[in-house]
Amino acid sequence: MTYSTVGVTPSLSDRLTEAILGIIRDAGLGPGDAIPSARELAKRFELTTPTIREALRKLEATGAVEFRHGSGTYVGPTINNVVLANPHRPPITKESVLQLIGARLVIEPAVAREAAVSRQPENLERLEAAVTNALTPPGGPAFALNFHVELAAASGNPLVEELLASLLKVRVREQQQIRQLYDNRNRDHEEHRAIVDAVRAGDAAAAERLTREHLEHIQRAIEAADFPELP
Amino acid sequence: MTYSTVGVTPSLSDRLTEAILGIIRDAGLGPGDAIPSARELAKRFELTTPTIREALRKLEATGAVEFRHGSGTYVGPTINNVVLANPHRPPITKESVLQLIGARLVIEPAVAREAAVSRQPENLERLEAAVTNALTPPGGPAFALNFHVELAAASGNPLVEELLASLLKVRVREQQQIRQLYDNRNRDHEEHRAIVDAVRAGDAAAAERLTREHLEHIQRAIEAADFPELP
DNA sequence: AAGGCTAAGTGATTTAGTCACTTCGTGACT
DNA sequence: AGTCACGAAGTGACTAAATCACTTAGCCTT
Repeated sequence: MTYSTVGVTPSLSDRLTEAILGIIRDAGLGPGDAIPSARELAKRFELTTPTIREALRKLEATGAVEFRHGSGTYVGPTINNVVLANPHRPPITKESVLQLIGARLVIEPAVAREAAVSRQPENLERLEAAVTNALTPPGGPAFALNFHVELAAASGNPLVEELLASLLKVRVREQQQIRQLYDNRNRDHEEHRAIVDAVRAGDAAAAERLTREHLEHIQRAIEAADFPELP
Repeated sequence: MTYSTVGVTPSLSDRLTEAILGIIRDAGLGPGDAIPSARELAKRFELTTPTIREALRKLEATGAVEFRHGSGTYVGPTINNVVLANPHRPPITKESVLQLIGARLVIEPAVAREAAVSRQPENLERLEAAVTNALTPPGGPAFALNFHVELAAASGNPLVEELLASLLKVRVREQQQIRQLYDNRNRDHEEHRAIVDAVRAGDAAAAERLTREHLEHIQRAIEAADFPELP
């Protein structure tokens, strides 16, 4: 048996999450907007607050809502996501990091190719911004990662972007560590630069090849590095 | 501002989910195993059951645990996942389904190529089983989808498999509907067959091309179909 | 006008208890 | 001996009514 919950009446909690999402959508709320308070929802559904809170916690786990103590509950950033980074990720091992790079090696070259084919002006601009900002990160150390997400965005398919963003998000801490072990920002930047140029030129084959090589460089650096444990 | 929870002390609920996951991992529990009861956990953490339940609900939302009323709480199937299908997915539109196919068109050909390169005997066997079982599905209508997941598994990278499985899982209902509108099982099967043969032969280029064409066929069928709303 | 203080609103958690469901063993019946 | 009904124990599901902690905004003081 795979799932015991097949054809079974969904739990109250399940129905409640759906109902709350219904309220959000019917009211046309987007990320950042406030939703009714737990007490208000409790009244509306004729339930008690702990029950409401359970449902809200489920929504919180997937980023659909966000609690702000003393302030209220708000629509989260990933409410419209199709796929998510697991917030309860297993501990990090060298193997898991290599697995991540392996997956990216399968997917990202094809994504770069698609970006070179698509070549939408707006996306190219964002890509350009990502590659130039990389050397002077304004938003912290994780900002440089955005290049790869922007590359995915440049494919023109939001779902592909979402997929890459999720893939990179789960391993932010590893990526930061990789960056410490293998801090070759100049080469990184050069390679990013070359990829962007290929995309701009619409040279799909080059974009694909350069992305593959770029990831292979990172892969080799990780394989060579000894990997201390994280806290 | 993107996240208000940066550098802030994580909430009790957050720490609790981590602690519970710690218990699961320390005890070496896997999917299907029972975890301590909510009352037991409440005693252990010196908290009350609603608080514990909130944490468990968060874990439930990501498939890390599963409630079974009257029986207990068990480790869920996706506890070790890196990336997840959003259980609170937005409503379906024709556009969203086309977006999904678009993303698959970017990714899956590259995955098929990788499978043809990897060619591990065990994976080939599972792939074979998936393609032969497709015509006589023993596990319901969604079973035929497994071909594409198995193809991803054949790439040799579990994360790639996870990614594809998540991608297909969010749209199970759409896929079922597609299957109703475009029930061309014979052609489907033939095309699957051809892809498997290419993978078996180690012909990466053919595997890639055939997978792309297969998805393009589906894409065209969806574009042509008018898309009724779901309940 | 500026700044500190208070009060209302909200989330966070507690406490105590009831109801519903599952499991499994006991014991009666066949 | 085998089978079935039953019931007790354990568990999740939910209620009820509070209290504590935090944020915000408006008022009041200066």
